[in-house]
Amino acid sequence: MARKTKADALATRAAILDAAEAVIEREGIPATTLNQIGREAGVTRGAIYWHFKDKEDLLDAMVARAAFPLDDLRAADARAETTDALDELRQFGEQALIRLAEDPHYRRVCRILLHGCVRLGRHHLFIAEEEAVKSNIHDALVRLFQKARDQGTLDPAINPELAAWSFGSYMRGLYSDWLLAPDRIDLAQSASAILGTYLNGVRARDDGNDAAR
Amino acid sequence: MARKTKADALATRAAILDAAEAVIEREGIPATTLNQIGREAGVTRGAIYWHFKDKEDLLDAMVARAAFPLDDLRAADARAETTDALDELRQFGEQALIRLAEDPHYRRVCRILLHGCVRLGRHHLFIAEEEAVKSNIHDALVRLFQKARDQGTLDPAINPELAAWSFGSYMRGLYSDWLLAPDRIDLAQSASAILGTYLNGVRARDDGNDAAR
DNA sequence: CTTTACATACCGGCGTGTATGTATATTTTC
DNA sequence: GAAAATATACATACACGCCGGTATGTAAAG
Repeated sequence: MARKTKADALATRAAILDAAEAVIEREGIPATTLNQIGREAGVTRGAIYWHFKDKEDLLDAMVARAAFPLDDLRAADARAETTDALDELRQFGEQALIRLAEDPHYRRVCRILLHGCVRLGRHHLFIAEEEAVKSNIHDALVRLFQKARDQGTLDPAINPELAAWSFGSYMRGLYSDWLLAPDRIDLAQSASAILGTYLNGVRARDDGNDAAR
Repeated sequence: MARKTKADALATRAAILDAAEAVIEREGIPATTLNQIGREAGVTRGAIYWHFKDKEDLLDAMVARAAFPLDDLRAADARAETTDALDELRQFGEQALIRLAEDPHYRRVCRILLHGCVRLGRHHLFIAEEEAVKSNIHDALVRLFQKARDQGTLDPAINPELAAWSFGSYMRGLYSDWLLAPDRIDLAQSASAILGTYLNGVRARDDGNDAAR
């Protein structure tokens, strides 16, 4: 072939990124070759090198396309000014798990970031990006747990900072574990129960004498 | 050099395995070359190919050296015949986290298995092994939660099977998350609180009328 | 003298990056 | 508005290095 129209070129670029996702999901980043990506996308390495500086640049663009539900979390935090913070947290967590179960694109990117050898070797470019996202998530979680404490729904024995870390790890573990064996559990259906058991543990126990307030 | 004594040879073998751990921890499995391992171990690839059939064989031997605390979990399950199952679970979890924080060897292997691209590409050999361990862990957890249910300490609304899965994911998330940023939290010190918040959520609430039994 | 425990040398393959070819879209010129 | 010039969007070909595997050398242990 030869030169395509501008729209065609953009489609090619997107196809390359899609192919990269698919191949990397199977093989992991270090084992993925530009040949495989090209074959999957139906182009040669020439096309890849035209659209991207090098392999690193391609990976960077691929990760950049992934949108994490950070906005949802922030929205939940904002709503929690007037609503039950722990309830917002449960709803957010449920939504995240359901999205993982039902959005194949999101699932692929999560698999790559969790099991794709992202932070080994010298892939410093997007680990900085992901680190920032993680840090933002943690901050939002801390704020939510602080609101819960102020609302009196958080068990006073629990440190909001630690709770945020623990909750984040719980979600990461659920993501990671489920992605290894997606068929073992109907995640969308169990999401509510899974989140519930955890949040039960951090919620203050109203031992009768709390109804007065 | 030339031929060493039998003990020397064993030491060389161990050095190669140690080096493999160290390099793979940094680079991940697919990006690790036998040259790097040899350099790290102070030998050439010749030595590696003498002790191991090929790369896969070396990796297999490396993973085989790692002992997972499956026995501890089974012991906890056995003790739970006469003790509080949820308490056994908490103690086991704490021990596991503390070991992760304090045993560098265990830490390395966990990092490799969690972030080393183990199950991508064609490393079928030891994913079978790890799959079996995981399955055993899950079974032991289910038994423990069932005991807790029988003992009346488990919230009756919670399904033991789901709880086992959820608890396993929680631990995996804690491992995975902490290994990414070990300095952010003093794991050994927080272990108790971290486990406590979770197990609080699954424990039956004795709303007064449970003291009779 | 044979076996062991490696080191060294060699080979085929593959992957990255780059240089070059080329047909077409787009722009420029008249 | 058609032809010429040029930039675009790739495909093809090439150079280079490195990696895994194997074949061979070799000095000391047994």
